[in-house]
Amino acid sequence: MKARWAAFCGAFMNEVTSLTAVRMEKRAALEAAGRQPYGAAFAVTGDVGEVRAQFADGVKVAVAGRVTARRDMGKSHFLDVSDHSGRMQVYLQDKTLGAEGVEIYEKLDIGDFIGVEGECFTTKTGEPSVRASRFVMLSKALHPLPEKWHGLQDVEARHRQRYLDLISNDRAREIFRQRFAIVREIRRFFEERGFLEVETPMMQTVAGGAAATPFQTRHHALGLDLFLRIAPELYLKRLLVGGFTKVFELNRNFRNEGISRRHNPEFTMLEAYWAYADFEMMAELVEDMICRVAERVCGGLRIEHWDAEGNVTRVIDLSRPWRRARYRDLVESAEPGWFVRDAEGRRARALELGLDISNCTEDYEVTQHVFEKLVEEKSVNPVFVTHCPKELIPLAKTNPEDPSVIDVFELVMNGQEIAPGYSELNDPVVQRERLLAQSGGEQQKIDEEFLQALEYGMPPAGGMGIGIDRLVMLLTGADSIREVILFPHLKPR
RNA sequence: GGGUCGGUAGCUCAAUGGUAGAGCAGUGCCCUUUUAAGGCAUUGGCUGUGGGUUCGAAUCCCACCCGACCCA
Repeated sequence: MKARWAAFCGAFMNEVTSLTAVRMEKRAALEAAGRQPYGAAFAVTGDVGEVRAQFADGVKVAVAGRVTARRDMGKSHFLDVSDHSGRMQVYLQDKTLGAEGVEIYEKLDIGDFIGVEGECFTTKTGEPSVRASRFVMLSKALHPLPEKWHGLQDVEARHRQRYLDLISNDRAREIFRQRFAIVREIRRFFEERGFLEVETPMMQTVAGGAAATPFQTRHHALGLDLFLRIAPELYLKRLLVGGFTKVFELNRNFRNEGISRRHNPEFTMLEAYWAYADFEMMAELVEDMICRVAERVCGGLRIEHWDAEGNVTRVIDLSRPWRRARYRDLVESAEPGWFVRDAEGRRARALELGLDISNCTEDYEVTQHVFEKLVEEKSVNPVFVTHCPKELIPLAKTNPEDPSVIDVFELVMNGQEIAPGYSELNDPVVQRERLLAQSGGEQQKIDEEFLQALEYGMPPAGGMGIGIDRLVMLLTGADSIREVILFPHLKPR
């Protein structure tokens, strides 16, 4: 029997088990009885959650969804019908189904999509239910669903077959619902403040605007090598040159680097530029934006992270105003005496602290390691780090009072850098020098057309960027970037 | 790349050298207001792959594959 079905089903299914074979037989039986196992349009009153919200005894409704549980009691039957918005109990009786209906019902499995028409009523245990006067098969599932109580646990399967994760794990559904609510609120926020959402090239001849390895691709007709963008920055600035005063872009960037808990090769970035503003104004803007998103999507400014056992593991307090502190002061208070030492002394101390500085050639890189390990990773509540050393950031203005630092903020919270904001460099001569220095003299890595644009004059402007995936992790308590990306990158099977 | 842990039925998990199990799902029967419905019966396994040790290996050893977590 199993071998027969394996031969018959092999072309259609990834996996043939006795369970799928049983479902294939039911599918065939439905067809033989003149019933479509895969139905057409079905007029519903609304999503399951909407029907539930409008529930009132005696009201006629039509509801559709996936059968996620089944409780048969002799000649009466209870089904749970579910979609993204919730669950609705459906009640069927053999006497209303009729002999033919009972035969169809017997071919029903957990996982199938059905449509139901009927009247709302409340059972004696108080469960809102639909007494079905009619039900139709809308889609026959050939594979069983994951276990109903524990859901799908296997991490790889949850990401590779995200649909199963969404069906069976409430937590996954909730994280993605929140993610897309966060994105929607960010767009509203910027639009209300007069920012124009724009789209700039994903494929670029020079991948600029950040220090990262790009993905390479090829335009055959033009015989041209192209790179997937690592940042939209240099194009957004061209728009400031072109006269736009407030622009933002919320879309994908690509970086050809390792994959980790915090890194996916493609990730969603928000960048915004505001003519005639500076980094202080951008800090205000970021603070406004994140607080508003938290209040509307997370129910307040206190963000709790939970472990699998339901214990609170971290509380992030977004209460305003957010702390502002100088880079140098933060390093000094985390490691007193740091700047009293000379460069040699700092290297020695870094090794004592157990830091791996083997790749650090410059003194400021050693300090940056201390900053990352002793300040950034320990900062839970938001802090705007200002007066950062100019070596770290080539695209921002030098501070007018202290030429060793630049006019930027790095927003740090949840133990990581969440958002940088700059007073954007608009002097084309200085910009060229900085880009040359950053590229190590490799002329082909410099976006000449960007520099040309700057030479026509870019207004002074504030700019900022936020990694949306990390922001969502912070706001939802997800501990891996793969929990907040629907289809994270995985090795092909 | 290094370290740690893991891979057993469709799913969630047991089984510490002696016949590979449970719950869910499935199949059959009973049951007309159930809530992880219940009762009785029952199907389902190349224990990731390949070697080795042993009278005997899911279990111990080696190599490899796949995955998770931590580190770089």
